[in-house]
Amino acid sequence: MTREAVRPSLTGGALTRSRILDAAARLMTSVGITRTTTKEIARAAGCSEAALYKHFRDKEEIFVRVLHERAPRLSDALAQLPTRAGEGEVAEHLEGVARVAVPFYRQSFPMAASLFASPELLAAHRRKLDLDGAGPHEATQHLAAYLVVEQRLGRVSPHIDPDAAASLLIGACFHRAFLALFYASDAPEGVLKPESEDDFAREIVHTVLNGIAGPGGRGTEDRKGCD
Amino acid sequence: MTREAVRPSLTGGALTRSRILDAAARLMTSVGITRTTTKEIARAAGCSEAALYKHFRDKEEIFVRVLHERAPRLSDALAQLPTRAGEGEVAEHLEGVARVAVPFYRQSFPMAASLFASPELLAAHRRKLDLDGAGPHEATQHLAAYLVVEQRLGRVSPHIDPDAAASLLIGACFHRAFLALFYASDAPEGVLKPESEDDFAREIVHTVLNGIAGPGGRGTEDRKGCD
DNA sequence: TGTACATCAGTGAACGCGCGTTCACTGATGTAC
DNA sequence: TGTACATCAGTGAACGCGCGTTCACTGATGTAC
Repeated sequence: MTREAVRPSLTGGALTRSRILDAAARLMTSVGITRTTTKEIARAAGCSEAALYKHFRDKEEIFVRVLHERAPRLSDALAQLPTRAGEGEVAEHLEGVARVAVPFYRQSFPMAASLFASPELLAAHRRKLDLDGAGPHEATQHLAAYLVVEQRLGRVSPHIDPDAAASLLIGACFHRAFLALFYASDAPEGVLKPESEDDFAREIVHTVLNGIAGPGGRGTEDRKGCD
Repeated sequence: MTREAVRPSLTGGALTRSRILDAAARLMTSVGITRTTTKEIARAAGCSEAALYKHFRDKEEIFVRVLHERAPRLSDALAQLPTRAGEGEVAEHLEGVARVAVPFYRQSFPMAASLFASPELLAAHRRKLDLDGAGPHEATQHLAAYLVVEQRLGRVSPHIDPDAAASLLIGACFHRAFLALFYASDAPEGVLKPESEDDFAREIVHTVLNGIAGPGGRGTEDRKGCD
């Protein structure tokens, strides 16, 4: 969470408020929402517990604000993707998506998991997201929108459903992030098959581009001659 | 959770123990681990709080046993998949996987999320899983093993990585289950694109089989003439 | 068969701790005249 | 410029509630002789 770096523009009270949110976000992702108590938040933020209540109505509002103001956004990076259609190679754009998505999901998964630990928090967060039409579906939608444009340009097969292709790619990244977190550092060998994120990105993109149906799939060794 | 149905073979104490685990599992998936208190577990199980401690050392052991004895298993269904290679159509097998995997993940996601709410629970659960080599990676591995056999039979392209293909399919199911839970009943329109699970299964399998690279992809309208 | 004792699932009531929250207060900064 | 007051971020200490856990006990079942 690089955002907790210096915020020189914040004065007095706003700075403490910001430190509280940073501390809460850090605790939620590291020790889980169960262990994220007011005492721990205050300690990590370097203020008294009472100070929390100068800036937030109650503990739940802290969590809601963390989710709203500190949860990383993937869609910001993907929103501009459709405008890049036609440039370079399709494969390169898709690999770029995978390389951004996996770390993103790895980072936000614990916070998302916290949502399911208390349904009223999930409801509150969803209400906030609904207001500006945001949410975890955006990533897939932006990617699908990009594929639609590439379809029009004839660089992507007209026979496939862009939503399905986007689901496959985003889903694989989401799932990989989950596995990486679940097994933390000590994964049994062979669990995260391509160990490098770059190899993972290349392989899933290659597979989704060329399809697995046999025999004699069009898969070329260099993924450049697809068109 | 159909397993909480009558267990006529259980006598006396074992029956109460079983009801405690059922109650805890139901609460964990419905109201989240935060709200799953000893009082609520006892109430739902129809016994006193003190009775919990006749069967379990402490509350955490209840959670650990729930995860171990009540968490649904996907790999049981997928383990036999490799032996079915060569029968019927590849597409039908893959669609079957998707139709099983999505409800499975929808059911187990809240319980998995509970794990991330308290890291010591995650650690305890992983230790248990490691003993018999189980874990969430099994699904992908079984599916990949199946694809390897089909590759040998020439019914799947030799140019693709079975692990990548399995990641794509399982990941898409995993992600879809997450979205379905996140948006509960009231999803914004167009978020869960194919609303029916069958359509979803068909579309992702069609896409992963034929690939999205254009132009003039080999995608046929009926996915039977692939070989 | 009857009696004395052991075992054990289960209970109601209590305990103490840690949690979220509130209270009365302080000290710094701003502002009116 | 000095004085009196208002505002407000922040504090230390306390409060009360709900949680997980333990206690002394009960009543049913099993068993030895």
